[in-house]
Amino acid sequence: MAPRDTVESPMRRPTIADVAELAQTSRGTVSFVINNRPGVATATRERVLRAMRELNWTPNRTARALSTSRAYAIGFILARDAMALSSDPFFAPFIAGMETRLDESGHFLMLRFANSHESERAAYLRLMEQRRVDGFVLSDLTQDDYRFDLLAEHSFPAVTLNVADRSTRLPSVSRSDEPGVAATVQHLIELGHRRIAYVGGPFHYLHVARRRATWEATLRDSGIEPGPAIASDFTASGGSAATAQLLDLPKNERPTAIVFANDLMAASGMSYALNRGLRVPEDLSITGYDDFELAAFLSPSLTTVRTDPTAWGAAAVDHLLALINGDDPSDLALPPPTLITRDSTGPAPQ
Amino acid sequence: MAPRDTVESPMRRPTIADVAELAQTSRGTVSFVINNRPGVATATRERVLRAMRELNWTPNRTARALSTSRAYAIGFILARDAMALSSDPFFAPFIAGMETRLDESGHFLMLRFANSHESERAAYLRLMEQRRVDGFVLSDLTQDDYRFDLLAEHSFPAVTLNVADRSTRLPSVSRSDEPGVAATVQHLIELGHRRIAYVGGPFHYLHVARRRATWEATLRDSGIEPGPAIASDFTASGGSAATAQLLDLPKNERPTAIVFANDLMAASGMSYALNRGLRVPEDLSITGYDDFELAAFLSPSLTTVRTDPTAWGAAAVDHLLALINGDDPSDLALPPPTLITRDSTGPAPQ
DNA sequence: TCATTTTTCTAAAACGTTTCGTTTTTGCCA
DNA sequence: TGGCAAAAACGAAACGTTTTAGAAAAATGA
Repeated sequence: MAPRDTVESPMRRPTIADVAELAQTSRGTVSFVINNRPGVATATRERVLRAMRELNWTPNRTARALSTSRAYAIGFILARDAMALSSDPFFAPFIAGMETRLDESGHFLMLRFANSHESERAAYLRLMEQRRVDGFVLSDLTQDDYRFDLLAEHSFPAVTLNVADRSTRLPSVSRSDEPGVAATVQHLIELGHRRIAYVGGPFHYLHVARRRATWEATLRDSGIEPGPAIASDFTASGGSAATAQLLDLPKNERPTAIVFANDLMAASGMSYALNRGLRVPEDLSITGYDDFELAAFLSPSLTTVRTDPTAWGAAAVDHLLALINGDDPSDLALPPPTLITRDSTGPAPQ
Repeated sequence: MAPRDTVESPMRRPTIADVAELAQTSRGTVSFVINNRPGVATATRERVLRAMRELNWTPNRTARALSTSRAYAIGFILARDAMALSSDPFFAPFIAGMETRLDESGHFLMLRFANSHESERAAYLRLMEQRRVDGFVLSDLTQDDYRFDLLAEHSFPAVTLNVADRSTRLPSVSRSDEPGVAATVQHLIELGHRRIAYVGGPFHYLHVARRRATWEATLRDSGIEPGPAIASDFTASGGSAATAQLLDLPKNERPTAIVFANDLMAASGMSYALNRGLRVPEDLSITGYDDFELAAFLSPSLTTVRTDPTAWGAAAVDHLLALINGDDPSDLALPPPTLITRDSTGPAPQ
C-alpha cells in the first residue's frame, strides 16, 4: 500500500493563523508581537518569533490595511506632461529622497503623472475615495490652488512643497528660492551688468512668480531698472524662443545678461546665442537654475543654482508621515540653495 | 423638549451595505452590478446604480483586494541611482506611457528606486510577499539576471523590456536597438568616416552589449576595422572623460566620429571637443541616442536616435495585464526607433 | 490562605468586499 | 391552473489582519 502523504494545499501562503497554531497561541497574540505592543510574556514572544521565522511569514499588508484602514502608501501626483518631466532634473532625485524614508517606514509610493487638469483631479479623487494612500505630497503649488479644498473636503493629510499663498491647515516643507535668485542677480550686478533680463515659467506657479519677484526686487534694491521679463515654459524650445526675442531688441535695450528659471532653458538659450555668433560670456552672460548634470559639462559651463532635491524629498516624507501619525508638525524651512559660479558669466561688455 | 436628531456617525464613508439597503437589495447583488455580471434584473440594476450615485459610493479597493487577492497595482523597480536616473530621458516618458494604460484599467503604479543591489532585491521581495502588486515590469536586464529565479520562486508574473539572454517563461516587450545603431553607423560611413569610435555603458547590461555589438558588426560588414570602444557609464562626466581619452590618441588612430550610447554623454563629449578647439562636425562628428529634449537645441544640434518610450510603456503594461488576467501573451516586438540627422554629423575631414 | 490587583492571553467582532450554495421569484408551457 | 425550469436574489462564509472585552493566570498583599 502506498504511503499516505499529508496532502498540503499547494503553495498556500501562511497566514497569521498558521503562525499562531505553530506557536501554540492565538492570532491576537501574534498580532501583538509583530506590532510589538506590551502585554506579551517573553517566552510567548519568542515562540511566536520562532514560528514566524520557521514559516517564513510576513503579514499581508492588504489585510492589515483593511483592518486599520490605512493604506501604507502615499500619493504624489504630477500635473506635467512626461516630456517636460523627463527634462526637469528636480523630480527624480526628489522622488528618490522620498523613497529613502518611505522604505524605512514600510510605506510605498503611488506615483501618477497627469497630463490634464481633469485627470489630475480624477487621480486625487480616486486615490482618496479608494483609500489607496494615507496622504499626499503637493508640488507645483499654484495661485489659490484648488487642491486645498479638494483635500479638505475629504479631510486628507498632505504637506506642500513651499508655502501656499493663502492660509491652510496643511504644513509646508519649503526651500526658499529667494536667496538663490538674489545671489545670482547680485553676482551679475557685481560683474557690471545693468541690463539683466529674466526668463521664467508660467507665472501662475507660485515658485515661478516668487523667483521673478526676487529678480525684480534685487535689481531695484541696487537702483537698477529691471530689464525685460519673459514668461516662458521651462522647455528647451521655450528657452530658445525667449532668447531670440531678447536678442532681437534694439541694441540699447538688449540685455547683457539673462537669468533663466531653469537649466534646460538656459542651455538651450545659450546654444541659440552661440549660434547667432555671440560669445558667452564675453557678449552675453547666462545663468540657470537646478544645476542639472550637464551644467558643468556644457561649453561654456553653466553658472547656476544648486538645490538639493533629495534632502527635500526625505524631509517632505518625514513631515507627512508625522502628520499621518497624528502629530501636528509645523512649517519647515530647509537651508537655501547655493549659487555655483562657472564660465557662462563674466564681466559685462563695455 | 429638544427635538431628537437622528445622530449620524460623522463622516462615515458609505459601504456596499449602505448601497444595498438603499436599493432594497443585498450586498451580493450590488457587487454583481458594479462588476457588471449577468443575473441582475434591469430594474434592480437601476435601483442599485441610483443608490450608488445618491450615496456617492465607490468600492473600497483595499477590501476588494483582500477579497480577490489582487492588488490592482503593478511594480516597477529601478536599480539606478537617482542622479543617473534624472538625466536618463527614457524613464519619465516610459512611466507616463505605462500610466495611460494603468489608469484605464484602474491599476496603480508602485514605483521604487533602489540604490543598491540589496535594496533592489528587498524591494522585489517585499512587494511580492506583501502581495502589494500583481506583477512587474523588468527593465535593465543584465546577463543571467537573478530576477528570473526570484520571480519564478514566487510564481509572479512579469514582462521584460527586451528579450533575455536565456530562456524564461516571461514574455518580453522589446524595441530592437540594432536598426537605430546600424543606421547611425551607416550614416557616418556614407559621410566618409573610417575611424568611428563607440562610447557605451556598463557592458553587463544586455542592451548595452547589444548596441556595441551592432556598431561593431555594421562596421565589419562594410569592411571597416572598428575603432576604439569605451565602456563608460551613461553620465555627463563619463562622456567627457571618454572623449578626452579618444582625442588624446595619436593622430592616425584618432576617430573622426564618435557614436555615443546616449545623448547625455554625447552632449558632454561634444562640449569637451569644442572646448579643445575642435569644430563639430568639421573635425569630429558626434551622434547620440534617445533624442532628449535638448538635442535639437544644442549648438550644433545633435544627430541622434529617437525612441518612443511612451508607446513602449503602454505596450508593456498591456502585455503585463494580459498576463495577469491569465492570457498567455507571446513576445512582442515594437517598431524600431529612427535616426534623426542633425548638424553634429558631417563629411569626414580629409 | 484568600482576596485583590496586575499581567497575559483568548475568542470574537470588526474592516468592506467577493463568491458561492440556496432559496425565492418569475416565466413558460401543458 | 399547476408544475417546472430558468432567472434573480439572498445570506453567509471567506479573504487575513487588528482590536477589544473579558477570561484565565500570575503576582501581590494582608
